[in-house]
Amino acid sequence: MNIGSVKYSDTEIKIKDAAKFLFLKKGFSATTTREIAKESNINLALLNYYFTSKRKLFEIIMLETIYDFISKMVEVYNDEKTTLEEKLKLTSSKYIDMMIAEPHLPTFVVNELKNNPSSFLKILKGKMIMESKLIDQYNDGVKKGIYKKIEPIHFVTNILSLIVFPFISSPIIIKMKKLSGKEFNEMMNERKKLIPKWIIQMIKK
Amino acid sequence: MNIGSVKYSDTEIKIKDAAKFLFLKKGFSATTTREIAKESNINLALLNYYFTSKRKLFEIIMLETIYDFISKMVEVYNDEKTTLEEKLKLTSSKYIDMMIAEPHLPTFVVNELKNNPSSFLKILKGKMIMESKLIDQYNDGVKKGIYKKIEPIHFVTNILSLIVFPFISSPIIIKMKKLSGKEFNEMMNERKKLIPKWIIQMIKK
DNA sequence: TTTTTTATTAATCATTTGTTTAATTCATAT
DNA sequence: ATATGAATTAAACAAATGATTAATAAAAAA
Repeated sequence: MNIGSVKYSDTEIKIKDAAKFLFLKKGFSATTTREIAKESNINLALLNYYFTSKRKLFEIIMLETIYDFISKMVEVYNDEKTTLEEKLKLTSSKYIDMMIAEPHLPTFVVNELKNNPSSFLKILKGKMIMESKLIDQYNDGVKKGIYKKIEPIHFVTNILSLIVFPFISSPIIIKMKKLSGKEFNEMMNERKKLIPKWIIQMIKK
Repeated sequence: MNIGSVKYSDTEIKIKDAAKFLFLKKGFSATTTREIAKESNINLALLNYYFTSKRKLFEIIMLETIYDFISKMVEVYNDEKTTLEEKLKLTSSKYIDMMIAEPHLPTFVVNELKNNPSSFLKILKGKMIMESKLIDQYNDGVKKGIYKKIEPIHFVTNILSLIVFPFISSPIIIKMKKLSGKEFNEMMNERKKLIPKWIIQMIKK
């Protein structure tokens, strides 16, 4: 989705789609401008005509992609109407669906955040996770004596770890258990229900 | 460490060390042969003289690195003398130390496994995780009614997720909590003790 | 010491790659 | 219909890059 309200022409969209596909799959350095041109059926020069440089094009795609990725989490975590347990279920479900649809997404995000953490900072500004409703609800649970007291950052880290890491390490899992791609996805779908339970068990007294 | 018993000359070691440093940090495509030559203080031509090509050099380093990474897990998981809980503590401790020392390691491993899963297959052969002592001990616990019955693959996946993912996503965590690098490492050190507890809570009835 | 093999170097090659140019086509407004 | 600006194209450029060559230095063998 666009950040701000930039409107792109058909050609620009073709270029962006092809570039996103290739950047997610192979990363910045391994993707060539000629590949992008071929994949999007446009003339090579149009890439620079519309986006100035490969690097600029990459940054637009990276920002949009990471924005989507983070937003999905922030929206759920700040919902006033849902309980903590519902938030866990929603996050698991949404993220697992998203990553089944786009398996290269999580690896791309973590790679690019590692190379370019500053642009991520801008995005996250105002989109606080550590001051979200989820954290409030967890802290309330601690006060009421329902939940164990651990640093909220560990709590958030654990949720993300259990949801995202299996996709990043899918080749390891597939090899260990000799799974097909389909079976791997089934396993991930199982986790939608399991992860919220595990998280609750981890924090419950 | 070497796979098999290949002995390398001083020059070869200098090249390999520099190449490993750069490949871990920047990946294959973003690293140039001239950078490797400069970093290791050798003449550019020596890279091809000793290792034939950049790709060949990369594959040697990738195999050795992944071998080390997997071995560390397999050794602990197959130890006959330790209990399940001790295995959890040992794995957490060893891996967290390893990744504090080499922060680029986990991202490199997951990236390269994604790009090149076949060479990983050779390494893992005979180094079974799903038939390890750890899994036996977990299954025993299930039979005795101490542990909940879940697919062992979820059990193993969760351990790895909680240990490794925080390092892969360190920029996110650092930004969310406004941590310094030192504070991040302290947080990871805390997890050495916490992760085994969390895992036990997740499986205990 | 002399010869032969191995290691190292500077220079060069052939491609690839990001980007630009100048010409041409297309669409739109006058 | 004509003029103007935007969109598209083929060709070319310049720099970077992986790899090789041919000459030299160093080490080992004779």
